Amino acid sequence: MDFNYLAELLFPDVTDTPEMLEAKYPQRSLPEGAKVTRFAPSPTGFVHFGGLFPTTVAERLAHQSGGVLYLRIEDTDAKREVPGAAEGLIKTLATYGIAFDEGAILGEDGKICDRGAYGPYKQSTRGAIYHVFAKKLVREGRAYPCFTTEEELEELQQVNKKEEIKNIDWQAEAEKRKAEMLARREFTIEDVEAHLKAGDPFVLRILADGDPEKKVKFTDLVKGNMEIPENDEDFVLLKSDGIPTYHFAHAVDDHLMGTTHVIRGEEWLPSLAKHLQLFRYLGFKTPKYMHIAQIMRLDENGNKKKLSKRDMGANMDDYTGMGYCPRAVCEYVMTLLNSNYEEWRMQNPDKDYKEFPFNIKKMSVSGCLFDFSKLNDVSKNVISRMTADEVYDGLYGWAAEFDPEFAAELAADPDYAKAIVSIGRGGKKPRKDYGTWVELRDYMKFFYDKYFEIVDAYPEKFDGSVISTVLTDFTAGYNHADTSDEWFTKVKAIADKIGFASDMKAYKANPEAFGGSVVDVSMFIRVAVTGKANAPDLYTVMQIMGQERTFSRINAMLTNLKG
RNA sequence: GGCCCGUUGGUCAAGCGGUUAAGACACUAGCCUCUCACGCUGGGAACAUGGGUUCGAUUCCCGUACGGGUCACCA
Repeated sequence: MDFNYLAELLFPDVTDTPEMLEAKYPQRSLPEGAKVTRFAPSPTGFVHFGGLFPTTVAERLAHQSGGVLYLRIEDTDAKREVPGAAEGLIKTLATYGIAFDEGAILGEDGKICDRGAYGPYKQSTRGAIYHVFAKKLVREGRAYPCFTTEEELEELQQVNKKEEIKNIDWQAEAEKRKAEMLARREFTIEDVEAHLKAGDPFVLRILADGDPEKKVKFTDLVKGNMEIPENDEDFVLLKSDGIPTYHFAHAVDDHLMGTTHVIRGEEWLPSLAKHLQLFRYLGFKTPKYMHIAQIMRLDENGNKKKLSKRDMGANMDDYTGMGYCPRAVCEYVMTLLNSNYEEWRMQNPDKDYKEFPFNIKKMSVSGCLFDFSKLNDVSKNVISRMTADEVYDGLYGWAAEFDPEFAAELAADPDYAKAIVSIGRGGKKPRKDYGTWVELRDYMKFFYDKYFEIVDAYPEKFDGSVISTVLTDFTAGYNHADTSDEWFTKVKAIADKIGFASDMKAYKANPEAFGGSVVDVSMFIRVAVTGKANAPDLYTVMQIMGQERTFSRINAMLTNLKG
């Protein structure tokens, strides 16, 4: 067969050559060892936790090595495209520390535009480029047109992906497909001319030369050495609309754009043989590959499942609503990504996580379960290391969007809020009371009269009159200028007066001798002032609240007890 | 079902032929303490399984089981 003629028949308008493209997109001049990585999403939705994962690796690897991180939009499937998704992707990625040097970026007007010399970066606008290489493959007899329609294919295959595929006869199916494939390869130039004349659409298929009995040796930077069967499937290169499939676009783009490291989820491993074959056909140097293990979740039966977009914690945009600060999420991602990250963090509590020497060798080969309690712990640590101002800003930012009423309370007196948030902050052993802004809001609510309520009741064993006595005595002796010690001395004096132990050691030695202890006395006051049996240091709380608010609450409790 | 990847405590994981098998989270006991939180000291809890190789296997090889992924004109 005259492949040159076939190529002209199929792509009469393509006049550029691969050489011209190679010249247009020359090799990048980058320092030794610099890595070029990319994030290549299809704009079909939000950023997924499982997507942030490899992207963080790409970002670290590129920027740590003085390389380039770029964004390429893989919008080759118009049917699935969601308007505005690409813009959203860029924005949420930015909040999680992923800044692109090149590629599709958000312009001043909020619209996607290109930056960089290796564009365009939207695959839908790169049709002409793919066709140049498609023509080359046809000319070399490594790709051929297939006029079988999608409908015909579906009928033949009988495998409806939407339905339960449990009961199909895989062996028969495989044989049938093999036969089909061979049949597709049998055509003449005349057939093609006739179809073309009739205006029939076609897809371009690769002419696979692999033998699945033979294995290709391959080294994945994460998974290590492996052997995969050669590809013998004539997969589609160009869809009938002339747009490439992922496989073809991947090979052409990553080559032309100079990607050195392809970082993607391990679900791509099964199609790796196709990609290797394609790079070989095209005469491209294969990039290094890193296939990253999946993030899992536990299903109802206790089995691990790939974290999918419906799952709790999957959508990165949800984390803001849940009150997590992006830094905490990044920290958590890093702990999952590099097993020595936590150790480094303990030794370098104040450094930016981007100073951590990210190491491919420290990446996990197996998938891990998404763990909210670990995220929470990480988040508590992150927040505990913030300054009061940072905490306030984070909280306010969250509240402004998700709890405007609370935001208004905060804004009415920022200094008050900052004082609250300062409790136990700073020093070697800061408190870790909250891991999210939601938790912080609930934690500090009692400071605000608007939200104040008595949550914990007094134990029944204590008589109301005893409590009343304590409260009245307390207010009677209260001096807002007292030091913490002076304050507590007075509390202990009240305990002694009513026959409660002020010395805890004495109380523990002989509890029967007392009606209670200073613990109980404090609790009487604490519940009245905070509404809760558990709260941060009472003296500090009162100092922040001020005498007026403290007294009004105690007095309210007093009248309550009488009634 | 074919192919590919994986399997160390409940979770994340160190380990690279000889270890009392780290550490973190969670759980838990106690200490500290006016409660809580922090912190400190402890505790329970693991190498999926059967064969090899070896003086010796969690570590190397093969099988089995289990889990995951994938088998599109989706990425």
